[in-house]
Amino acid sequence: MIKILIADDHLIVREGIKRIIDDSADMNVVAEASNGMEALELIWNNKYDLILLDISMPGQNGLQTLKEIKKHDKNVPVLMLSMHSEEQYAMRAIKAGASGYMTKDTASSQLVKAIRKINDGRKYISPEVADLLATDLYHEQDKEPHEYLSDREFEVLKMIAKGDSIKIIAKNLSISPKTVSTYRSRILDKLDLETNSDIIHYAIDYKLED
Amino acid sequence: MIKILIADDHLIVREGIKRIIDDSADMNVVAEASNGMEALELIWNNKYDLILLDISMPGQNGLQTLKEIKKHDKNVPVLMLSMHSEEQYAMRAIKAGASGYMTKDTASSQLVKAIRKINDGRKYISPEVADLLATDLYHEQDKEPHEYLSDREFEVLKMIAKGDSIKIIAKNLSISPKTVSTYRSRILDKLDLETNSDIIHYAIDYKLED
DNA sequence: AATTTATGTAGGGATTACCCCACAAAAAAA
DNA sequence: TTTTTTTGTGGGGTAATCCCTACATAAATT
Repeated sequence: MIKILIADDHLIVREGIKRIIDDSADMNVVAEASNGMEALELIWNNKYDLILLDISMPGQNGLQTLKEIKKHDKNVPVLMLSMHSEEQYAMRAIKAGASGYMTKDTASSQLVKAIRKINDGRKYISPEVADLLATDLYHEQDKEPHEYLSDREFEVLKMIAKGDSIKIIAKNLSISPKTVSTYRSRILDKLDLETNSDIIHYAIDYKLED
Repeated sequence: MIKILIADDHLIVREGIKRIIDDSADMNVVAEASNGMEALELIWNNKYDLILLDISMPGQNGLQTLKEIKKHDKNVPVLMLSMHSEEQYAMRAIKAGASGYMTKDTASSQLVKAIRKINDGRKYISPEVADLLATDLYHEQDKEPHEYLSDREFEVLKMIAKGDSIKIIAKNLSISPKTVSTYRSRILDKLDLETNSDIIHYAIDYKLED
């Protein structure tokens, strides 16, 4: 009998998962937590075979909770659940030692299968996540991504973040808009971003705006 | 017997709700939809006593769906469900004719009670939402700029902030890119902004991103 | 009830931005 | 010191975006 702890802030989600799991004879939900702290306390004082952990809980960060769990017990398998397919989190979760990553719209049968597999000491990695893992390993670095930008590229990055159009930037730097477009493409490429919105968020996150 | 339709894109959530409801002798989940369009089709062809509608679904979002439902049948009671306590949406949902608004972390007993109350033709307004309604009425004067946006405009605001292109937004809302452009212009106008970058910064400042 | 304003929708036409490609000079790696 | 990569620069063509205008319906004012 696989003894499972569910940690999710939404009662209805817990309820749903619980009943799905309890329909399988070989596993059982033996404890529930509605936030990360609660989950940790339960784990410190009890022994579970597997933890189902929601990645986005209030008090923020299922990831943080995951790390704490792993600090306490390196070996307990954790299956992360997320509401949407937040790819960045999938990556980080796996790196932090999660045994698997599922979105909540996967079929119940999949959930049960994943649990069995993980309980056998294996990992449940969906093709999507596997793909992410591969591309990420390729990009291990110590420097911040934007440190790899050339001077011109960096200038353009800041101007885009400020909301300047390609045309305005070109005028300010006295170069062709075509050139600015090229810089933009290279920025997107180097920082692994896709849209101007991403650039703006990046600039804000890294406090790059003057 | 209260015949209920559930519309929610997450299978696990549907499963959870279904089992909670089916545990009550006087109500039954008789149909499920995993998106707004599906829900609408079911409603056009069948008769339900009550609709449980998730506010954030891919494609036609919950609010839009709510309005369509109300256009088809002014009297069918709709209880909106949301994952987080997205206050802006609570307000808009009630104004658009929802009979109630619950977050998914309310207790199962509350859900059942709300359903019964709504089925009696009354409204289920949680204290939190009541509070919002009240403050909304009192503070009609010092509203945030984005409170003056129409529903559609607000949707577009968030999508632009998220980095979606005009074209993508158009596709997601199933309207012409021209229309989206118009919304964008009106957003810029109402919020006194000039660029998409401004919109993104606005959304961040006012914590409008999900 | 009559009138004004807001909202949801889109077309036309001009403007821009985007993507792929190119190329020389500089810098880095072999 | 060759060879390769990065950087600064931009052209061509196409697809996307922007701005202005329009219109029917819904909502709010008078």
